[in-house]
Amino acid sequence: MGKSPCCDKARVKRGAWSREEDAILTTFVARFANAGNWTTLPHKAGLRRCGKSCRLRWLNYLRPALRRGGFTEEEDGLILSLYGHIGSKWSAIAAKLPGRTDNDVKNHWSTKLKKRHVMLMSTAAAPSTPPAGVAPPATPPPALVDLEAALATVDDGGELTCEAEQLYAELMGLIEQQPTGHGQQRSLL
DNA sequence: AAATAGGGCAACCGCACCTGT
DNA sequence: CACAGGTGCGGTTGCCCTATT
Repeated sequence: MGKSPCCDKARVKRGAWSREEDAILTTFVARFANAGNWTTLPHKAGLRRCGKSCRLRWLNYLRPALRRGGFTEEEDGLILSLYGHIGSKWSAIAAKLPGRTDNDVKNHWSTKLKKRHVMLMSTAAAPSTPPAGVAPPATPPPALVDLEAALATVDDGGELTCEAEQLYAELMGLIEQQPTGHGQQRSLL
């Protein structure tokens, strides 16, 4: 079948976004959030960008209430736990972390948590004391320990039990008490 | 001080799914 | 039902900064 490209690559600008472009996009999305789609947005806003690029920029960088960097131990633990159960479903994992984007979680995983995950796996395979000079993983909060146990009961369909959902809520409350917490903001265009 | 390697992050690419016609 | 356009998602790339040699 094949699909036509979403935009003319020869005519759209690529690469890093300038402050001006950010300002235009932010203003336009704020004013016309419900008046169109991502494909037509750059044209209406006067941006020489692909609609997908605009969407990505907004979701990962400009969206209000985003929390950038500074992942907490609770968040790290939750990511590790969820990855262990559902794999690289970054959007699903990010949905459980208020203010985090899938791209953010994905990058954090690749740069920090992947090593930790491998270490945990090897430690689990050979339950012994960690190698000299290697710090043991931080003790997870009680809610996370309970969540781990609840997740272990999740069936193959991937549906969370009521108990797991309840524990998620508890954990989310715990995370949102963090000083950097801004609450979740999911509504987009 | 210069060169190189590695880490971190923003952005792009392509595919799959959803939805309207 | 088939098709096309729009959107979401995961994987990958490329650039910049910092640490190391």
